[in-house]
Amino acid sequence: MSQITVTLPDGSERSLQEGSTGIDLATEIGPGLARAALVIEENGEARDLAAPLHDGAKVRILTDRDQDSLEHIRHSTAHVLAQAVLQLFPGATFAGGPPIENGFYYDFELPGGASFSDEDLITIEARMREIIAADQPFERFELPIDEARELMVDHPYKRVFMDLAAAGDDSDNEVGTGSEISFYRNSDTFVDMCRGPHVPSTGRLGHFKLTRHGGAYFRGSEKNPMLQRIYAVAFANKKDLAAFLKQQEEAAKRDHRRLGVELDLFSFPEEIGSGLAVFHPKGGLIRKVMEDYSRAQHEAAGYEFVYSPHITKENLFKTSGHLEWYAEGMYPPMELDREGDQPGTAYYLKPMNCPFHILIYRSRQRSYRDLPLRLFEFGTVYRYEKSGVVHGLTRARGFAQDDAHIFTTPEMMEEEVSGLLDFVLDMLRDYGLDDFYLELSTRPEDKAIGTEEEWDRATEVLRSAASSKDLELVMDPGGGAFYAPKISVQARDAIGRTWQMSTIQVDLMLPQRFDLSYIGADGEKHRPVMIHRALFGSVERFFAVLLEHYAGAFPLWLAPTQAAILPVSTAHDSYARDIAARMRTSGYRVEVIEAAETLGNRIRRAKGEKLPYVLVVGDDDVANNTVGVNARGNDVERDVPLDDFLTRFAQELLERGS
RNA sequence: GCCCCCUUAGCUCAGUCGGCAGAGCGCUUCCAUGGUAAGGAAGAGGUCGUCAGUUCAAUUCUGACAGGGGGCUCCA
Repeated sequence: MSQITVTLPDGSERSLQEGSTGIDLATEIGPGLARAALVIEENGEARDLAAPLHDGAKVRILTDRDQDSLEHIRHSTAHVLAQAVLQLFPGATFAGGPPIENGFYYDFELPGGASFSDEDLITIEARMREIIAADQPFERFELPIDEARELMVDHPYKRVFMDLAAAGDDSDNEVGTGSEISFYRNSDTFVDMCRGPHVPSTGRLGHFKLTRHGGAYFRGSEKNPMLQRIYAVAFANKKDLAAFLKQQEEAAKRDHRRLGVELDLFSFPEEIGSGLAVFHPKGGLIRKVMEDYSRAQHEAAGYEFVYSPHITKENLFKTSGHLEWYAEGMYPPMELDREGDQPGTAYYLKPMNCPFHILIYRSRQRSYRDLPLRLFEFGTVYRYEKSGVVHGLTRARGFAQDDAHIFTTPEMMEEEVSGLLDFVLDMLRDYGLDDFYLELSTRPEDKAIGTEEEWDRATEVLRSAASSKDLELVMDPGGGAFYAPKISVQARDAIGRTWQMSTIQVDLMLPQRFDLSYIGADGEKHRPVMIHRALFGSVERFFAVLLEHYAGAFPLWLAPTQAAILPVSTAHDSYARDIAARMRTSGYRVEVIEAAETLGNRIRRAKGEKLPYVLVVGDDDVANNTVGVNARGNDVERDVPLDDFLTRFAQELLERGS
């Protein structure tokens, strides 16, 4: 019998009998590896351990220690989920179940249009553990498509995947595009169509948890039937699973909706309506500091401040194209001045500020000497978000954008965009975010005005500016607005989640629709380019991101109350009030919590509010003009001279540090 | 908008297999004047999200609506 040779990752070669498999190779290298092996990579492509190896292949055996094994562990666990559901719910059918970040999901359709309950997840998970305990092997086999259709006769969604694959569309990643359809058999009763590979047997799995269930459209389209999806997380070992669950708990504690209530920052009164927030004094103070700093920075960067109304006659949004392309995101119109049968005038709440700023531009003849003209406004916009998507401050129906529109010549636009990106990133860093990547969103296929050529030109400007920064650039095909492509800045927060923050759009369309012009050095009329940009994105969303990023413990410059002064007893009240008065004259935000309760209790409450500084003053302090300093996250210091503390306080404010 | 779930005191949550409700925290008052994360006592506070229906009787069962949560789609 002839031999084959394979190359291991360290460059060494192994000779094996022809027909040898990954598991044969692992066994030959060592029994420990054979026990730990999950899948094998052959020339970079993952395959089953039971598959025969090819001569000359570069191979790599993946164990549970390899990050690359995770998707196979997750994908294999998804099959166990499918098996459990099909067994527990007779008549159920299944669609797709891919691995995703941290886990996997699987889509089902239950008989009679039923859905899963929370209790079902417990039952299903228990059955999954039985399947895992049974250590069923994953056995691959392949069938021609007509036999495959026969095998999946009860599972119409699987047949849709086959048809798509047969037509060359494997966007769902369910089956390969070869002439045969591959399957995996787990027991006499369960077979799933799948491209594989899988771990050798179900006994290799087990560190998973079913997390949620919910509806999901088949293949992600609203036009398709809604299936029932179960989500799960899965890891290679117990420790990773526990760490992930712990991190979820931490994220839940930071949830801005929860902190908003606990810290008395904002609320969503039912009386006002879904997605419409009010900011309470403490939240309002934070927001004001955020906005004040933003204004100061914009002023320094050459922006001018404008204001515009919340509503407008419909014509403005007809000209801009919003009514044609964005109407479903807008509140319905209100009709004014109706007389008898004569229709009145329709007014709309604005979903964007750009048309208003355009009118400011157009209010007079512009010269190239005026450009770039940078108009800035904290403009409140209203968008009629679908009821299912409203989510705290991050997805509201009314919110303020720190919106600016820069009108510039085509020649200057590239430089303007590049400078803008620096401005944006610097400012985000000032607010405490420093881990970014960029995303470039291109022309939406069937929801865009203008020609492809113009889009290409605008997109190229963004691309070149983005790639000149030393940041990762991710493509988002078709994700642009109807009038322009955009760069968005994605920021990672303190616990690694990413948020879409700033957006920058290069717009060649609206200047045309509004027939904007400027007089060039040649005395002729030219068309300006418009750059739309919002740095916070929405003030509300940015507020929420900072709140979660800092877990409510805002840095000194943003904290609504910067220090609480606690007299040990009533005898020290006036000393405490004197310090407070002195600090207030410097503009510091200070409160005195008098000795109506025990000191321990007052400290506890101040700590609960996550105040940066708690100052305790007693007999010694009154005698020596000192304070006891209990700084957030630090040990208690006694007998700190007041002037020293104030110097330190001022310094920390200046550094805007956290 | 679609699928599922939830809504009881300011907050977090018990509870009533249909007979008009409880706790902890918070709040108010009194006592305690306490040097770094809960001192004690008393008190106030709820037509059980809203509107219908079934019933002798609904906070409890049914439906609609509103608000919220988790998904899908969409998005700043």
